[in-house]
Amino acid sequence: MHDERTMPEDDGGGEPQADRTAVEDSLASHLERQLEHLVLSGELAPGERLNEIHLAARFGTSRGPLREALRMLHAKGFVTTVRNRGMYVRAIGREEALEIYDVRAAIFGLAGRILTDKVTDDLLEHLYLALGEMDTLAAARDFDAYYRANLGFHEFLLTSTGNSSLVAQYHSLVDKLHLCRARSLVQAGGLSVSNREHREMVESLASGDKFRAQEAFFRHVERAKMRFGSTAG
Amino acid sequence: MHDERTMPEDDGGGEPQADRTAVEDSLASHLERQLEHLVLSGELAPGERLNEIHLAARFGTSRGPLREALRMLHAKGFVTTVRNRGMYVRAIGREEALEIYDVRAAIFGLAGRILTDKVTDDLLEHLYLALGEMDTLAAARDFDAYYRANLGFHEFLLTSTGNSSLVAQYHSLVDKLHLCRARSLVQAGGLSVSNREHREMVESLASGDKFRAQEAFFRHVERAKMRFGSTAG
DNA sequence: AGCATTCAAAGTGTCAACAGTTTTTGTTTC
DNA sequence: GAAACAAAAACTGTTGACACTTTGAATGCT
Repeated sequence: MHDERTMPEDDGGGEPQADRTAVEDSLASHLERQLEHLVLSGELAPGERLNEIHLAARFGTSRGPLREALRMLHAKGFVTTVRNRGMYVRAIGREEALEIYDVRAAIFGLAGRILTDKVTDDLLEHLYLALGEMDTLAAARDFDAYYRANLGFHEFLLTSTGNSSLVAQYHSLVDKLHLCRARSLVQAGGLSVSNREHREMVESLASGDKFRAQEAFFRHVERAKMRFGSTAG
Repeated sequence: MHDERTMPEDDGGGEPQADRTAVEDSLASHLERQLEHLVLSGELAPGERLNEIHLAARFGTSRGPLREALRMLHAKGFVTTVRNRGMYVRAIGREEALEIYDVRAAIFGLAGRILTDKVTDDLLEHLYLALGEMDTLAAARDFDAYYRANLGFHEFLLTSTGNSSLVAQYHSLVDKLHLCRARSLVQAGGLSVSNREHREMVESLASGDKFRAQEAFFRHVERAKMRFGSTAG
């Protein structure tokens, strides 16, 4: 019964246990990641009730570690708790989503501000290259590839700040926005529009004006907020 | 044995169970608050090992709820975990503290930016009143009262934005800074200095220039960061 | 039929015990 | 005396069981 953890019974097409080859991590942490993925992917929808017994059975564990995992998600703000009634996937409303967009904008703006003092030729070259690629993808209407490139572009900017707290906070906020039922896949809407904003961001970095950069980065997120607000209004 | 929760045995001068008259909350949540308080007050020092058995005995509960509480603190970033070895109070280093100051500055700057569009006569009057009080307290060298007034001043500014996500994020960051061993009680250092910065913040709000306000708020935290960095360097 | 009541089923909250790992202690050997 | 090894103590990881609460359905009454 213990060995089921490394080699769980596959009871006729079940899909628990993603890639648990290395048992370096505690079961609770593993479950947390699994659940977080299910929540963020929408497989567990916002507002949905989280039944401990069912989930424990689904992952082939007991309720103890599962509850610990749920507590972690609770602390992260992904689920809400009602005493003696259970936990529910957090459902973020329109107003709160707009609030989060603002905080995210501020943090992204900080990224721009920090980057201004860290700009190198290599960095700029990398960024201009990425802009070119994204233009190409946008022209080819390859939404999926553009989406990935866009993600990588932002990720590169964030990590280049060297501020890991900033990166973590930013990701946390982006994740929270996934808990909004009425979230719009905004990328499909403004494609080359978005890339024009990207270019303005890079150019403001190149200019060396940290206020301009901060504002460009800030507004990039604010415009995403407005696109969200108009579609989900 | 269940009743020990509402009426725990006081085994000769122990000090568990703060104010658990209303059992509205789950034991785990209650423990989390207790532990968080112990951590932030420094009674459980950064780096200290957290023994589940001892802690459970101290609070008069079993390890289950205690572990859930610790998991919440883990998710919040207050403790670190080493598999099969236990959990430790997170110890934040100088570099990470400086990073956090930057993020905090960005969020506080956002508060200033938002407030600019929400300024009313009542709000300004309240702020100028608070400035006057703090000047008085600073002149009287009443550090303790100034500290409290300062806290209330910032709290009022934050909540006046109406953005509860912003407030939550800000508090989370302030709390994390308490996990830095070498944190300086910076308030004692610059007293009227600090209040001069406060006045600049309020005046920038009154001016209606949101960029100026954002920058004033931002720099207020950045200067706190610099005071921290110079004393803890 | 409609509404209140009762009772069982389902689910969460908590605990005590067991399994496996890490740390400490005690002993032996050189 | 110091290093290597072995046994045990301490602790974490996980589980199954029990207590209490909520939910929902069946029953009885008007």
